[in-house]
Amino acid sequence: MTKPVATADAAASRTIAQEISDILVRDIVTGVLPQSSKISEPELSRRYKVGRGPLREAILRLEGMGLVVRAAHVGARVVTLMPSDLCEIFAVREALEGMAARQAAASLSNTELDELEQLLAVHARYIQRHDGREYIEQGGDYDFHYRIIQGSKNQRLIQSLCNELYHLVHMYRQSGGRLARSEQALEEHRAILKALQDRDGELAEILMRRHIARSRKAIEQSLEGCFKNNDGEAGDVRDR
Amino acid sequence: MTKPVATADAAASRTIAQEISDILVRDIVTGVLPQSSKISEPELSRRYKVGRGPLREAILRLEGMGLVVRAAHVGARVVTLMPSDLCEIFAVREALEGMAARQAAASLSNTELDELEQLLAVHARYIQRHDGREYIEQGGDYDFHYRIIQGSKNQRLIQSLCNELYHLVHMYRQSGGRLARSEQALEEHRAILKALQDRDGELAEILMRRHIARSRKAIEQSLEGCFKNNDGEAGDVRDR
DNA sequence: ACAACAAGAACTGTAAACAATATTATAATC
DNA sequence: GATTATAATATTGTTTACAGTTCTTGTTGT
Repeated sequence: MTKPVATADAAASRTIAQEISDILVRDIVTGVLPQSSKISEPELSRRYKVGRGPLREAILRLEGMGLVVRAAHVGARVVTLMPSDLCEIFAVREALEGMAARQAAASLSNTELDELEQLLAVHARYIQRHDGREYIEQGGDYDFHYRIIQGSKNQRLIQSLCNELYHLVHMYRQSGGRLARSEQALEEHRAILKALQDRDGELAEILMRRHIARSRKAIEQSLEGCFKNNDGEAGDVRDR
Repeated sequence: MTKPVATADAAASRTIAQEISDILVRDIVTGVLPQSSKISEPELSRRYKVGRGPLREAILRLEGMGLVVRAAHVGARVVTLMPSDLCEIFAVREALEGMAARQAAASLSNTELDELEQLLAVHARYIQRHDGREYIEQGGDYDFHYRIIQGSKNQRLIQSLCNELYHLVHMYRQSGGRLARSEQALEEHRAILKALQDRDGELAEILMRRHIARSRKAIEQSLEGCFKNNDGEAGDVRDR
C-alpha cells in the first residue's frame, strides 16, 4: 500500500490569499506599510502582483487581527497606535499572559523548562555583550514570552497573543516605541522561570502580570506627551 | 431630479457583506446552522439570496471570530465545540473578565452602578418567579457580565469578549450545554457589584475570576464524559 | 463482494467586468 | 475671493465567469 492517493500535497497548497496575507502582516509589522497609511486595493494589487480578490481576502483577515481598520466605501488603513491604545493592549496582555504563565506551569515539560533556561542564558550573554541593548525578539522561538504562551497549550491564548496582540506590540516597537528595561526584564524573566520550575502556577501568574504591568506603566508615563509630536520619522499620517 | 443627494446617508449604507455577516452570526449562535455543519457557499448563497462574493467576505469575518473553521479548497464548517474547547474559552474569560472587572471598578459611573443594581433586582425577581431558572442572557444589555465588560471602557477587552468569546459561550448553551447555578450565580454577582460600588478593583477582579472559575469547573466535571455521547439532540456531527 | 482506479461533478479559489459610492477637481454664485 | 454646487474621476462593493482542486460515483479487476 504505497498510497499513491491523489489527495495531493495537502498542506503544501497554500492559496494566494494566505501568501499575500502573511506578506502584508510582515510588511505592516516591519513598517514597510507605515501606520495610518492607506491600503489601496489597486495600488497594492499592482505592487504585490496579486489580483484584487485574494488581496481583499487578506485585508479582511488583517482587519480581524486588528492590524487595519476598514470603512465601508472608503477603504482600509493601517491601524494608528496611540499610547492609549498600547495601554489597552498591555492590560489585555497582562491578563492573558498571566493566565498563560499559570497554565504553562502545569503544562510545560521538563525539557521545555530546560530550553527556557538556556534561552535566558543566551539573552544574558547578549545583553552583556551589547551593553544593555535588548534582544530583538521578533516573535520567534527566541522570545521568552512567546515560549511560555505556547507552553500554556491553550489554543485560544496562543491565537490571541501570538497572532494578534504581539503583532501590534512589535509594530509599536518598530515605529520608535522604546521600552527597554533589558537588565530588569531579564531579572524578572528569571523569577518567572523559577516559579515555573517550581510548578507554582499561582506565583508565575503574579510575576508575569507584574512584569507586564511595569512595561505598561512606562507607556503610561509617555502618555502625557501624547499630542506633543516627538521629533522623528514615525510615519506621516497623511499620505497623498 | 429624483435624488441627487451626494453624500448619501453615511452610517445607513451598510454593505451586503455586513448584513449577511450579522445574519450568519445570529443563525450560528441560535443553532439554525448547527455545530460542525458545512458552510457551503453555493447552498447558503441560494438560501440567503446573496451573491457568493459578500458571502465569502462574511465567512472570512466569521473565521476571525472563531465561529467557523476553514480549510483550503475544502470549505468552511461551523466550529465544533468540545468540552475541552469550552475549558480553554473559560480560562480566557477568567483572565479577561477579571481584568474587565478591575478596570470597570475605576471607570463605571455612579449611574451605571445604579443601573447594575437594578439589573440584579430584575434577575432576582425572575429567578424567584421561575423557580431557579436562569435568566436568558443573550448578550444584550440585560446581561450582567456584558455591562461590566462595557464598563471597563477598554475597547480591546470589549471586542474580544463581546464579539468573539460570548458568541461561542451562547452557542454552547444553545446546544444543550447547561451550567445553571442561578441562585449561586446571583449571589456571586451581588458580591462583585458590591466590590465595584466600593471601587475595589482588586477585589472585583478576584471575585469575577472565582465566579467564572466555578463555571469552568462545572464544565471540567462533564469533561470526563466527553466521548460518552450524552443522549440528546446536540446536533449531528456528520451532515451529508 | 471488496478494493483500487478513473472519469465526472461540484465546490472553492481566482480573475475580470460592472455598479455604486466617495473623493477630487472644476465651475458658478454670493 | 471664499464658498457652495456640480461634474469628473477613482476606489470600493458586487456580480459574473473561469480555473484548479477535491469529492463523489461508477467501473473494473482480483
